[in-house]
This record gives sequence, structure tokens and C-alpha cells, in this order.
Amino acid sequence: MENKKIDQRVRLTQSLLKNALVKLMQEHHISKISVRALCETAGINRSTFYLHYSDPYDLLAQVEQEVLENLNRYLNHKSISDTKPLSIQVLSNFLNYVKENVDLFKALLSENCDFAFQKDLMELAQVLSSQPNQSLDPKTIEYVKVFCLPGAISVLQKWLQEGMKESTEQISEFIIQIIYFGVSNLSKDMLQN
Amino acid sequence: MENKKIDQRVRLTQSLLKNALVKLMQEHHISKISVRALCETAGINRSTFYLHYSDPYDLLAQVEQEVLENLNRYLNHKSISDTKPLSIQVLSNFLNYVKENVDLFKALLSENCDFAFQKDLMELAQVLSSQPNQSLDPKTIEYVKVFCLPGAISVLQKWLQEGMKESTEQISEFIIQIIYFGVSNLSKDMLQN
DNA sequence: GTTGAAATTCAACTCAGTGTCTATTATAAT
DNA sequence: ATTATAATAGACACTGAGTTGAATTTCAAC
Repeated sequence: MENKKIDQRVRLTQSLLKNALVKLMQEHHISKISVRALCETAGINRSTFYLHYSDPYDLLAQVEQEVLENLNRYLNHKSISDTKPLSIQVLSNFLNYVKENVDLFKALLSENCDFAFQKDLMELAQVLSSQPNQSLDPKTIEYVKVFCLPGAISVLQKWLQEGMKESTEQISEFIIQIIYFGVSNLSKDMLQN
Repeated sequence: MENKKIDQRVRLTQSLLKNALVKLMQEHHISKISVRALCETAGINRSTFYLHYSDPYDLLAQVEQEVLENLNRYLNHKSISDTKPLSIQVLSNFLNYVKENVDLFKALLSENCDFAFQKDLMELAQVLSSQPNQSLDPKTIEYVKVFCLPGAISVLQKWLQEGMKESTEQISEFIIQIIYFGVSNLSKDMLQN
């Protein structure tokens, strides 16, 4: 829409740097990744980095934003057809998208990342799951969100780290169940194959 | 037991540095806190820092360990008397201890900290709440923990950040309720005054 | 294909923080 | 009061940051 014509040299440089970042973040925390290392990994000159980003956090932020934009586009596309009860459908769609971009999400949800991405993700989740608030008072609703969203993201992290052995439907079902009905009403063998 | 006789100069130096760390972590992420800034804040010579710690992370680790030891001592002391159903008692005790050490926990649970402390805390919580496992399969139990523990810690963070307006009993009750019975069975106005 | 514009490279520089070391001073323990 | 040791002060080489200017390469538009 805006700028179709980006010099392919720029495209290449930015792409190399983004890949280098994701690669280095498999091993190191973002705070320990130097501009030097980034450029050596990407095979570009250090001066070139500063033509595009102010520091590694800036690069990370742009990667995060890009992922979120693509995710939003994906979910909007998928969600036109059906508006199921709440979210087991939406949640599964989301997990499928994550699955298709494992490396990226693994990096952005790992301990080597900052919190910006998780925050944005929680905000997105809030929008997607915003209900006609049941009879709970506002403060309780706030605390419910603060409990459930990090919990769900934590489940997602574990699922990714351990190779996504469970199906997206199993994980979705589990998250919905535990949020709505708690531990005491979980069905047995929910995640067993 | 081991070394009662620590030179009081050392005590002072370490105390100054720990306070400086907590102070700086109110503003900056641990990764952005330099040895220089630490020493200037503490009012000690930079050489002295290296007599005690290898880097700011080392200092942080020792602060974390100290807090955990004190916490353990406190909980063991408090828990002799009664072994209530699960944990509403233990949880309240814990929150009371947190309340008595707000600044420390605020720093160690904030975004400016690393994950080590949260991990240790979750491990401790696991031990304290280990149940004769209900009828759930091992994998589901794992995922339940991975959902609930970060959720609970997240609630704790919010409670701290917003000035601990709710009582420790209210928060404990809320956490237990949402873990066991989920959102759908929360009593209204649970956190209202 | 040629050419003009723009992106990348290269080398150099200052700056700040690191980690180590040695000599000196201050102070706690007894 | 003496002795051991902790803290200080200053210097060192080293690493990465961020900037700059000139040279070079590459793209894109004609």
C-alpha cells in the first residue's frame, strides 16, 4: 500500500539481520547480543546496521511488530467464517499459526527475549476474548486476566519448547478447561495421546 | 553455624551494594546496571566490588539466594502449628512475608530482574503445594503447574505494583479459587472491599 | 547498456565500561 | 598496640558503542 518499492539491497540487509537475531537469541539473551556479533553473523558491515536500526533492541522490536502484523492478518482472515462460542476455534487458529512459525515464536517467547512481545500478545488475546463481562466486578476481572493470560502463555512456551507433541486442539481444550472450570474439573488423560 | 565472624567492613560493603542494586533495579533492567553505577550509588570503590562479586548478576544471585533462605526459614517457622487443607494458610503466610519485604520482592519480581528468582519461587511453591496427586495423568499435572504457577506469580506482581490494597487473605482466596474452580465459579466481588 | 542515486563498505576516531593489578591507607579483631 | 585484612586510588590493556567521511558497489530507471 505505502511503499512497494524497497530497494532489494535493503530488503536483503534487513532480512539477514533479522535471521541473525533469531539465531543468536537461540543461545543468548537479547541484552547480551552485541551489534558486532549481529553483523558478523549476518555478514554485513557494522556501519550498515546503524543505517537501519539504533541498537539490537530496535531490531528486535521491528521483528516483533512484523510478527504481530502477520498474526493479525492471519487471524482476521481465518475468523471471518465462524464465530464460535468463545475461542477454542480462535485459539486453535492461533496455535496453528504459531506452529507454522516455530522458530520465530520460540525465540520471541523464550527467556532470551524481553517482555514486549508477550505483552502485545496478551493485549491481542484480550481483544479476541473480550466477553460481555459476566457478573464479576471490574477489579476481579482485571485479576482474572492477570492470572490467566500469563498462565496460557506459559503453557504455550512449554508446548513449543518440548516439540509440540500435543495437537493444537488438545492444548486449546486444556487452556479453555482450566480457565473456566479449574483444576478440580479437568478431565483425566486430557493431554495423553 | 559456619562463620559467625564476618568482618563488619565486609558486612557494610555488601549491604551497601545490595541496597544499591535494589535501588537501581527500580529504574533499570539488571542487564543495564554497570559495576560503575553500582559502586557510585553504594559509595564504594570499584575495585572493592570485585573483591566480593564477579559482576552485577553475581550480586543479584546472592541477594536472591538470601531472600529465599529467609523466606524458607520464615515459612518453616510459621507452618509447624497447623497443616490446613492445602495452602490458603501457607499462601497467606507467604504473602505476609512478601508484604514485610515489599521493596525487595518488588525488585526481584519486576521486569527489571532475570527469571532466576521466579523459577526458585515456583519450585518452592511446588514443594509446598505438592498434593497426593489426584487422578490426573503426569503430563496433565505438568501442564497444570505450568499454567498455575506463573499465573499466581503474575497476580502477586500486580498486587505489589498497585500497592497491596487487597488483604493477603483476599488474594490467597482468589488464587486458590481460580486454580481449583476456574473463572466460571468465582464469587462476585471477591476482591471488592 | 549507461548513468545517476543510493546502499554498503572500509578505516579511523572518541567514548565508556570492564576486569586486573599494585601500592597505599584505613580499620577491625584480639 | 600490633597485626591482619579490607578498602582505596590510580593505572593498564581491552572490548564494544556510536559516529564520520571517503571510496566502492549495486540497483533501478531511463
